Amino acid sequence: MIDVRLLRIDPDGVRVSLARRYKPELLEQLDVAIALDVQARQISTRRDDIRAKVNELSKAVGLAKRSGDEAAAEAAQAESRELGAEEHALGAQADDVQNELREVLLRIPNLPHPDAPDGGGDHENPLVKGPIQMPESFADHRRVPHWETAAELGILDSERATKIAASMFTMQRGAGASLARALCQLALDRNADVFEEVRPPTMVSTSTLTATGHLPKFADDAYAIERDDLWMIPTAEVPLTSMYAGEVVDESQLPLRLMAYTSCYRREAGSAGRDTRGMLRSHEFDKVEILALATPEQSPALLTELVDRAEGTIASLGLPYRIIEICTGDMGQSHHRSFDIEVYAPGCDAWLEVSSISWFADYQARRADIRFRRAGQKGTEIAHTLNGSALAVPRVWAAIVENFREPDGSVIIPDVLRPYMRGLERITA
RNA sequence: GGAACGGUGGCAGAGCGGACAAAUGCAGCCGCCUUGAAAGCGGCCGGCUCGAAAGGGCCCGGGGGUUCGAAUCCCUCCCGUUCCGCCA
Repeated sequence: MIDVRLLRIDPDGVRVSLARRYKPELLEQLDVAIALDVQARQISTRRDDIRAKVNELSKAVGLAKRSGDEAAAEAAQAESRELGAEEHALGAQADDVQNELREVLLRIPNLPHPDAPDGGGDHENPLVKGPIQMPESFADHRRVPHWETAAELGILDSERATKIAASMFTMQRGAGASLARALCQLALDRNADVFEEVRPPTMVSTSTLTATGHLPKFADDAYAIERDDLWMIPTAEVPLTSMYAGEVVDESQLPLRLMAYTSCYRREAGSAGRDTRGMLRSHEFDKVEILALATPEQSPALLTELVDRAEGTIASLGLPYRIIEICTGDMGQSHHRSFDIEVYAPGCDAWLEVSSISWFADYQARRADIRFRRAGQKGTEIAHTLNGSALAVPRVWAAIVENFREPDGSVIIPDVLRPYMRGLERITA
């Protein structure tokens, strides 16, 4: 959520900033929010005045009764009773307007960082690094889609996954399953030096899914367990961000670095029929997420740190990759600034997004009510959150199968993964 | 799922219709003492919100109600602990 106070202090600044997202309807919503805020304050000021009077009268009743002046007490009671009705009505009105304002505010996206590149869509995302480890050319034996190679090697069984669950679910078998797990262990081990490993719930409450910005606007993208009022997480970002919801942490504890290996569940509501083959898009996949809770001052360096961490893992696998920055028109709702790491998959001839690293400023923390206290200072401040995928399994899995395919159809396992795969060097049929 | 007891400030914990933003202790901050520290002593010490300020309002798990007045009484939901049941 953006800060309502910003709407009052600098509405034009907010307008200009939001305009960079290239969604004209946002500016209309903004005007609605500003109007509601004015209205809400007017009503609650009036209600507060009446309440003050009621409080005063109530005190007078107490005093009068104690001094035995029944007549005065009754007069004050009568007056207070009348005011009470008015206060009640105004209170209800104020609540309504405030709820309405909150509903609108929850759907207004974050303001882009001034340095975030301007652009109307993903075609305008600038390249900031790479390609790295990109060969001059790819031999024909590497131009085979991973689902074909995987079928020959018997390491992917999408038919049975569909039978067991539904379409767009995948199942890895044998060395394919080991490879998926090895990738997670690699990512965890590479970040365990400073990130605390967490095994969070993968089903969360409505308020938890709201804190990260996934609700209310993107309810269709998440799996709901309506009977128990729970949601399946689309990413470990969701539970990790809310770990400190409603808490005030000490500045000395920041930055807090957390990581988690979880399954992620996505309905992929808008993508039916897209990427139905192989491992490019799936309703359930594994991912290692890294996340930081920080002060505003710490945030920029942490953003770089998270990008470096994600990049380092991809580089260690020897995959060709590049880094792009997400432009204002393509950024997610909660994002303040955002980078993607893409791996090249020669078989599909596509750049696959394998990691997304984002800085949310105080947008999520305000929703989650995560604050910190500066040493020796009064009051609290909203914290900053940042997170990124340390490694998302399916697309990296696919990229490995395509990039490291040998002429004989086998797949070479990257060195760094072998210790996690019982020393396996090559997947053969 | 059933029963009992609970949910109060950063933490612990009193209060159970009016003078309560809330005792007390711990932690924290400032000062005195001290070569320095500890102990001791004195003082300060919750959050949110409206307002230029003065000042006002809200917050004792959430919501609703009773009352002139609710942390305190009633209803309801949520969460926790213990016991029983069930279960990996």
